[in-house]
Amino acid sequence: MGRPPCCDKSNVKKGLWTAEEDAKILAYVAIHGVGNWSLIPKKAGLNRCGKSCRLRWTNYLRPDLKHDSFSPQEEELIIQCHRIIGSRWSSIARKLPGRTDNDVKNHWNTKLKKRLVKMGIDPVTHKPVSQVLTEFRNISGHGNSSEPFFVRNFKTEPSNNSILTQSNSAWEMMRNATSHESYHNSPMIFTHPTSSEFHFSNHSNFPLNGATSSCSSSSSSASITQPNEGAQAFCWSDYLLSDPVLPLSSQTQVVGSAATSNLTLNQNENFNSQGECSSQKIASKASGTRHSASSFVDEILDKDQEMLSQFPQLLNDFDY
DNA sequence: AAGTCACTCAACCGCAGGACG
DNA sequence: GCGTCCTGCGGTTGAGTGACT
Repeated sequence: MGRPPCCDKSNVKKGLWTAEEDAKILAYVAIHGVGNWSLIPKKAGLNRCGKSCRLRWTNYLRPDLKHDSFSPQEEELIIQCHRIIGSRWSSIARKLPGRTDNDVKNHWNTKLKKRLVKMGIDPVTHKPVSQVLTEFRNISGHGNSSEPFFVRNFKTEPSNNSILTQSNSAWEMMRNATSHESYHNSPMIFTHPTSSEFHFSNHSNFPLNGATSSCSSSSSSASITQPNEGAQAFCWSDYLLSDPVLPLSSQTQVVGSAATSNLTLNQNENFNSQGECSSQKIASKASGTRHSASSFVDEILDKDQEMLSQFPQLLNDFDY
C-alpha cells in the first residue's frame, strides 16, 4: 500500500489556472504569507490541491519572477552549471534571479539541449559527440582499429539527416545503455566490420529501426566548429574539450572564437576562472586515464573524486 | 481553409527528506 | 524509533499554438 494521495483527486480542479484563481492565491498570500499549502485551498476558497497552489505560486505568481525570455548570459550560465552539476535544476535556478527550476528545466529541454546536439555536443557529458562515442566504443571493448568507427561517421556534419538530430540520437541511446544494467554484460553498440554504417545490438530495449546511420564519411565540415544559431552570444568552445577527431585548424578556430566571446564565467562569482581552468584540466586528465579505467562505473567514480578535489568551493555552493 | 506536425511551457506526478509529535 | 505531514525536487505529460503542407 502506497502513500495516500495529498488530496481528494476526484474533487479538485486540474489544468490551467484562471485569473480568478490566481487572484485568490495572491490575495491570500498578501494577507497570510506563504506556507501550509495544504490549508490554503480551503482558506482561499479554491477547489485545488494544495500542492497545485504551491506550484502555481512558486512557478508563476511569485512577484520576484521574471517572465521574459532568457538572455544569452543566462543561457550560458545554465549550460555551464549543467555541465558541472547536471540536472539539478533547483540549484541552477538559484543562480538565476527571477527564474524557477521549472523555467530552467523547460528552457534546457526545449532549447539548449537541442542547440548543443545541433552543435555536435553531447548535452549529457558536454563533450563532442565524436569523443563520447569513441570513449563509449573503447569502453565497450571495440577499440582496436586505428581510426575508431564512430569517428569516421561523426566527422560528418550533424545536419538534419544526421543521427544526431533524430529522435533516437546516439547520445540518448548511449544514455539508455549506460543506465541499463545489461550494459555491463554485453556491448550495446558494435561496429560492422566492413560496412560504413554502425548498428545497435538486437536488444529488446533498443530501437532497431532508425538506429543506423547513412552519414557519408566524405564531408569534413564538422559543425562543432561552426555554430549556426545564436552562436555569437555563446562561448561554445568551453564545451569543446581537446578532440582528437577535429582537425587542428578547426580547434584553433574554436579557441579564436572563445577569445572574442564577451561572456565568461568570471561574471558569476561562483564560477571563477580558476574553476574553469580546473574543469579543463580535469577533462584533460580524465581523458588521459580513460583507457586504464577498469569499467565505466570506475571511471565515473574517478572523475567524481577529481571533481570533489578540484571544486570544493563550487560543490559546496551547490550543496553537492 | 483544413489537416498535420512540431514545439513550448504550465501543470501534474511520484518520490525523498526534513520537521514534528 | 516510528508515523504523519509538509515541502522540495526532477521527470513527464498534455493543452495550446504556430508553422507547414
